[in-house]
Amino acid sequence: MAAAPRRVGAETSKTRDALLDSVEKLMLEEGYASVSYRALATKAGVTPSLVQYYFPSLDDIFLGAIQRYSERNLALLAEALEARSDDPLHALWDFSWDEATGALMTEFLALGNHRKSIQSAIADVTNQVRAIEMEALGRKFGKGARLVGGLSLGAVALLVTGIPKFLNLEEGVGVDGAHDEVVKAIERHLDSIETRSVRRKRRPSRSRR
Amino acid sequence: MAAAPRRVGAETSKTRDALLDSVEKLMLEEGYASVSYRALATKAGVTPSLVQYYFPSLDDIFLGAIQRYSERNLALLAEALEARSDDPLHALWDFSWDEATGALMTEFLALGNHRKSIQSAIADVTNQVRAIEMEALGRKFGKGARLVGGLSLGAVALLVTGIPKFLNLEEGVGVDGAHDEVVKAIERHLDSIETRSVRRKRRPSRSRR
DNA sequence: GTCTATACGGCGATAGAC
DNA sequence: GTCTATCGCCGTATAGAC
Repeated sequence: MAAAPRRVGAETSKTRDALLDSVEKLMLEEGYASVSYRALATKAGVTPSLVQYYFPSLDDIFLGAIQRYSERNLALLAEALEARSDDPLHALWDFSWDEATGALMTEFLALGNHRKSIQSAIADVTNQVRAIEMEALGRKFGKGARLVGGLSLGAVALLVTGIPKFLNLEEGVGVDGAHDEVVKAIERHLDSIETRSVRRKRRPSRSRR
Repeated sequence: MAAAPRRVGAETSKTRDALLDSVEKLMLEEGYASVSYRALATKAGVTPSLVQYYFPSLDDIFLGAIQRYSERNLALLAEALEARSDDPLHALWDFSWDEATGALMTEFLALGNHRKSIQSAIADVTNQVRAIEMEALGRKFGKGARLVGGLSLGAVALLVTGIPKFLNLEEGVGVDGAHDEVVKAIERHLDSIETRSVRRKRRPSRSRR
C-alpha cells in the first residue's frame, strides 16, 4: 500500500449538499465552464478552501453533481413513466424538454465530451435512463414491438429524448430555424401512436446567458 | 478618440494560417478546452507571444478558426451538393458524418454554448450552411416540397444534419445504444426518396480522447 | 510587419496548520 | 471539521527588439 489518505468531507454533510445546489445553479446559468472553486464558494457564501475540502478536484465536483442529480432524476423519470403508463412516449418527450432535467443532462453530456475522467459516469446514467425508458415502453407496446418506420423501442427512445437535446444545443447559440416545425411534426407522430394524457407543456424558450 | 491602437498580425500571414491548422488539430484531438496560448505555441513550434500577436484574445483564436473553417466548409459543401444534385439528401448525410467537417462543427456548437462572444459567429455559419442546403434541396424537390411525414425541406435538412451531430456527442462519452439502428433506418428512408449516387461511406468510429 | 520578454492576477491542486 | 500557504499554469496587457 501507499499514497496519502487525503481527507475529504462526508457525503452526508449539509454543506456539501448546499454546494451541489450551487453547482447545478451555476451550470444552468452560466455553463459548466464557469464552475470554479472560487465562483462556487462565492455563490454558496463559503471559502474556496471549504469547497476543496468536500471536492478535492474539479472532477469530484462534477462527479458529485452527476451522481446526486442522476439519483433524483431517475426517480422522477420512473415516477413520471409510472403515472403515465398509457402514454409513455409523450411522458418521455415532455420530460426531455423540462429545464431542470433536460438542460442539465445536455450540459453533462457536453461536459463529458471534454473531461475524460467523467465520461463513464455520464455513460452510466445515460444507459440507466435508457433502460428505464425501455422498460416503460415495453410494458405498453410489448418488448420487441416496432413503431413508426419499423423502429425498435430503443431507437424511438433515442430519438424522442435526443432530438430535444440537440435542438437545445442549437438554440443555445441562437439558431432555431425549422425547430418549431420539427417539434410539431414529432408531436403529431406521437399523438398518432398514443393519446396524450396530460395537457402539452409550453416549450421553454431558452434563457440567454 | 482614445485608446491604444494595439498591433495585430496580418490575416494573410503564413504563420497565422499555420496556427489555425494547429487550432483545428488541437480541437479535434483534445477538445476546445485544451486550446491555450501555451499549448498552441508548443504544437506549432512558436512562442506564446507570437500566438498572441496574431490573436490578442482567446476568443480571437476561436473566431479566426470558425471563420477560416466555415469559408472552406461552405465551399466544400456547395461543391458536394453540386456534384450530387441527384441525391442531395445523401450528400448532406455523408457530409455530416465526415470527421473534418461534422466533428469540428459539433465542437464549435458546444463551444458556442459557453462563450457568449462567439455565439453569433456560430449561428451565422450554421444559418449559411442551412441556406445552401435548402437551395440544393429546392433544386431537386421544388422549393415548397414536402417529404416524409409532410416535413418541409428545412425540417428534413435539420434532422439529416442534426442527428449525426447528436449521435457523435453521445458516442463522445461512450454511449452508442440503438445508434446503428437509427442510422440504418434513416439511410433506408433516404434511399426510398432518392437513389444513392456514390457508395456509402463507412461510418467513422469515434476516436477516444 | 513580425516576433519576444516580462509581469500581473486568477486558476486548480497539494500539503499541512489550526 | 475548517482553513492557510504555496506551487505552477493560465489569459492577458504592455513595452520593445528585429
